[in-house]
Amino acid sequence: MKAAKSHRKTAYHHGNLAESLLNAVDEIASQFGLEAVTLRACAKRVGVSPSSAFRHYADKRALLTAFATRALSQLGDALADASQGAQADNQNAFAAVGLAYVKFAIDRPAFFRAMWREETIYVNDPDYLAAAAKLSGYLKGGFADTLHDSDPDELSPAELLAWSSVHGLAELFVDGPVGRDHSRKQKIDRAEKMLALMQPLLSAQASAL
Amino acid sequence: MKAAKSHRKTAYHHGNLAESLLNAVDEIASQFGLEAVTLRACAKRVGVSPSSAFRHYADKRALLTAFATRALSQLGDALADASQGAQADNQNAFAAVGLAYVKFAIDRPAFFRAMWREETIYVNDPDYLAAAAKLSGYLKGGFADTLHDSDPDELSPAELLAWSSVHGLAELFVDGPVGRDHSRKQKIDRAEKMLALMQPLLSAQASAL
DNA sequence: GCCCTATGTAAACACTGTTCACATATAATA
DNA sequence: TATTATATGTGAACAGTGTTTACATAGGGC
Repeated sequence: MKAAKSHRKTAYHHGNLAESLLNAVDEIASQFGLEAVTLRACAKRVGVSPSSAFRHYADKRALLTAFATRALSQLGDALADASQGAQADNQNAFAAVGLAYVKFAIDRPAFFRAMWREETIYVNDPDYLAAAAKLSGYLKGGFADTLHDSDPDELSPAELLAWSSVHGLAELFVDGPVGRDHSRKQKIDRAEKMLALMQPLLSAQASAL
Repeated sequence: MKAAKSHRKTAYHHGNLAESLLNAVDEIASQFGLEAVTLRACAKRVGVSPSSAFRHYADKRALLTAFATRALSQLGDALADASQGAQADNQNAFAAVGLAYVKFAIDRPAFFRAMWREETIYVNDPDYLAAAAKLSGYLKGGFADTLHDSDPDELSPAELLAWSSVHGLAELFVDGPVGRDHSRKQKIDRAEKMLALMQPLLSAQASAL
């Protein structure tokens, strides 16, 4: 007897294990880090047998891929919000988007790591690819004025510089030696300074088009 | 009977297991990726029992830390070479160093990943920290004219931008959606264009000091 | 009512990191 | 040289991992 697990969709055996497992990954990764995410731990947390996970995901890797996809789209949402919030001029929009990117990495390091781990996810999964393209579009939208999906390989040098610098700073904060004993505020401050420094370069490039 | 394992230092039982194990990590990571690196596989490759590894490394994590440290210093060497190779003016030096950084990531992705994985290494290991500081110094040397160790937290905004952008591009190539089916040449070309774009900004900043 | 398919389970498999009591080779000492 | 002490390697065991397989069961369609 599972006795109404407080899931609106009482439905089938569990309800929707697929998503519940994703939530379990979410929670475990948040609390104990990505390395602590284990199929059995996820199953136990959901209250289900380990083997049941394989009805919904071919692999642990497939589960992590789904999680990475979800994380990508969460980051995408954050960027979209930031972009809308600073809908004034394009320059501010880029700074806001870049800052949101770094903030996401600082606040949810396990998610940020999960997104970009080619060895532990299926990078050719269509959903994952779509989410990545969408993210690329958001980034482009940060300092251009389009907001559609975008092939990451069609970014201009300036766009690539923008993404690289923001992504690189995020990585250096999360897994690198930069700002290891800095407060959140201090990190954000450094990010803002770096972004400000790049600003003129990007707007110059934009107007040159 | 081990019968002269062709190790100059015939010495003790094995010779020097500690370093041989590092070489094993090196080979396995190069061939099959970082996720394939397993203590038992390393031991087997060296021709030794799994438990013997623990005489030299407290942990698998300690072994990976040593490997990351080695990788860091290899990257440092590559940057130093690049910097010396283009000893002309500072601007070229930065482009050369940045390009060497990206090339290293492209050519030895498993090494590059191993260096920056906070969850699987002991980031407070003194040797690891020293190697990171040395690397930071090399990067600084790329477009300043000093070449000493440097606390990563004392980089100026311009220096941080330089490192972030180069590091970010490397990460996007290695684990990100950028240039996934590009040739090495194409990737290097994109890197050069990005670096060129950043050049004026950095030299302006340098002369402003 | 019956079947069929989707979903969950228990038991087993090979593999992982790690420990521990034990063996042995070298270095130090007498 | 003989003896001890220490550094190094071993084999067997442990719990934990991802994964498979044969089996159970719940629900929808007939």
